[in-house]
Amino acid sequence: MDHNLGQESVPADKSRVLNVKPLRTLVPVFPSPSNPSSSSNPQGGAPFVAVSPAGPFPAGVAPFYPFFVSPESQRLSEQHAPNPTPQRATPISAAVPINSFKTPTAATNGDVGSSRRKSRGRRGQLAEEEGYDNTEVIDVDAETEGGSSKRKKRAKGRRASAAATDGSGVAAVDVDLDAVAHDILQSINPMVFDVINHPDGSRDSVIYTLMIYEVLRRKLGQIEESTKDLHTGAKRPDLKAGNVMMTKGVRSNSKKRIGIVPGVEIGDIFFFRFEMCLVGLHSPSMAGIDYLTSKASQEEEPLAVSIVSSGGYEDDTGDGDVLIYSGQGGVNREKGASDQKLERGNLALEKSMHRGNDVRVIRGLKDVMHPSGKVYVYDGIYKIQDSWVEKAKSGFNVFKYKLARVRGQPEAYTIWKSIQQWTDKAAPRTGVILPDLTSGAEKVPVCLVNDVDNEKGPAYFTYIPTLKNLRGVAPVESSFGCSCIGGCQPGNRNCPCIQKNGGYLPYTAAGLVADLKSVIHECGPSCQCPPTCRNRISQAGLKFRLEVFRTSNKGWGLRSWDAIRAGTFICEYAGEVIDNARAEMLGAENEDEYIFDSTRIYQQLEVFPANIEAPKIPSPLYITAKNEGNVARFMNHSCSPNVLWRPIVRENKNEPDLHIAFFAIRHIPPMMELTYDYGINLPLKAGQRKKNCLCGSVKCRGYFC
DNA sequence: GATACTTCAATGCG
DNA sequence: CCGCATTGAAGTAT
Repeated sequence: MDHNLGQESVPADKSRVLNVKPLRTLVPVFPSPSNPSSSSNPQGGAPFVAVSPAGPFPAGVAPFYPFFVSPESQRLSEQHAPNPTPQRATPISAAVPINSFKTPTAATNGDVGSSRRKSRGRRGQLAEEEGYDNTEVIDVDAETEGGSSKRKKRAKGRRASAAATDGSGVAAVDVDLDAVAHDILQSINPMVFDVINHPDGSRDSVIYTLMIYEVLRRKLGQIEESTKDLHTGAKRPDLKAGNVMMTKGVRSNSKKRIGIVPGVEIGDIFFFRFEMCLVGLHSPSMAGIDYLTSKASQEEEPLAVSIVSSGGYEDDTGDGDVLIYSGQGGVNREKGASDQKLERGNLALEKSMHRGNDVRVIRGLKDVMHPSGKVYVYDGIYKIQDSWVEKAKSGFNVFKYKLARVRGQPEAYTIWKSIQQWTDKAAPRTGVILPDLTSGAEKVPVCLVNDVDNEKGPAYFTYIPTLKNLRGVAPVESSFGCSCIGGCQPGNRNCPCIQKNGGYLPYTAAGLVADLKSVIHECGPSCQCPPTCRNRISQAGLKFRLEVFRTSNKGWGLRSWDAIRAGTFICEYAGEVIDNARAEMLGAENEDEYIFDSTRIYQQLEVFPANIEAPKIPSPLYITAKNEGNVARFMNHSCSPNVLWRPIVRENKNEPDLHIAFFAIRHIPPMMELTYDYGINLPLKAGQRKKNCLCGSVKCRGYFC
């Protein structure tokens, strides 16, 4: 019956289409071990507990993100937490059997390879015991160990071959991208797979999944662009990385579900469709409507679960709480335009409207920092209020669906709209104390804002955009730089700067760090390449419209009006370089809150054990930003940071040229506070006090130094 | 189960 | 800067 309906062209008589069975009890359409009734959910949505331990958020307050939950962190916070934050039940422990989260014992230190193998075996066993779908168990060797169902993709053979383009007679180099991907997956902390490999996602699993995807994507892109030759056509590292993740099962929430997706928070942003696919937010790789088929939903009707509105059709984005969404179809690349039909996604939306189902909405926007790309904003749960058919500009029938945002959810898309208004001067930014605290020292203004209390501003300091007084730093190896007149080009094996970075440019074409290795070698004063060279990213100054703002309990903090992609350079740590003795003295007396100390111990990037230790810096570096500094001096500490630092060495003949650069660890939505891990100074210096940490993260160590 | 089809991508070129 | 062709991969439909 439905089948027949689906075959019809757009009916003039809509009542026929809408002849839907009466609303029945909403049976969960996804497997859930518990809580089969959704009646307790005030929003009438899926019977999943709210994901965020901190929620619900009051209107107008952006959710606080870094709620990592992992066995490891649980343990840590239980042991240390001197300023106990209220212990909240985590969604994980509530939703799944405890024994599925046995903490890996041998896995966290020592030989990565052997612990991996052990861990993998244990996981396979675990999966059987728990009755999990074994195909979801992450096994990085899945392909090579011979899954016959994978042969189709395998046969394509991802291989980038590099001919010697520089005439130096170097033989062609073959790089097997699958092998590269495999190596990267092998280098991941096995604990991470234990978190990811679970039917229900968590904040951790989502963040880990996205982090791994980014590393894969950037690395594959870096290799491919440096080995370009016979390869024609579009390079799509986003698809390659995504496909690897899919085939290896490195993904979260692989079971499609209606309503909230555990671990994905409203306001989360994405830069590729595949990212949303991998975390279970929106599974089609291209299509705009995601839906459960009648078979999958165990119902007689398909039901919509999520939509992406990003300009592919003539949508009306409404006032921020309403969206007029166009149905799919009616466009065929060969046959041209036609009437849309009530089938597939359109049918699912129609049914969902009558059921009153939750529909997730993702809004795609042009990324102002990279106009060629898009940014996708997860805007939470909407309900379909109305549907109709209208004539599009093409003259053919198009389905339209009116969706209204469910009230009481954290702000997401409306933040973007507000910022746009500030940009257009259509509305003023409230609470501005200073329009530009850099006094023009940066290319973009950095405003000082307080809409929290009566503080008029931070203590006086002089704004300087970069490091000064480099005495105190031991000279680094002298270097004569490169002679890449038009800028260093990927694949140029003769460029000494590229050689110092292991044969690749350290930055992608989009300007992201391709790799999280410990030291980045940039071109410098002794290079002949222009300032626009891709290997001078940290020298271009601020790009983001940052603001220094008053936090509720941590003094002043730093955040950005612009979304920041994972891997993007944000700023350096400017200030005055001091020697160890002076740093010790100032630090010991807790006189200087603005010391950067490269020797502190950091817990960086637990996903990649090789990068956990502090970066290998050529020589210790101590910077004070108390009297002179830049925006970095306002970045607060967090035990679950969204920013990290890396040392950068710039090619310079005689002078030391070492800088501290901050990069985004993950995508950071606008107006979210930027934080990094200050690290721990051990042993404590005489007289030095630990400072209570107020980061609020589940992984909070309780203090920093 | 294999295969075809659909699809609000993402790139790079002109 | 934008229009266009090109290449693509998951999931659904057949």
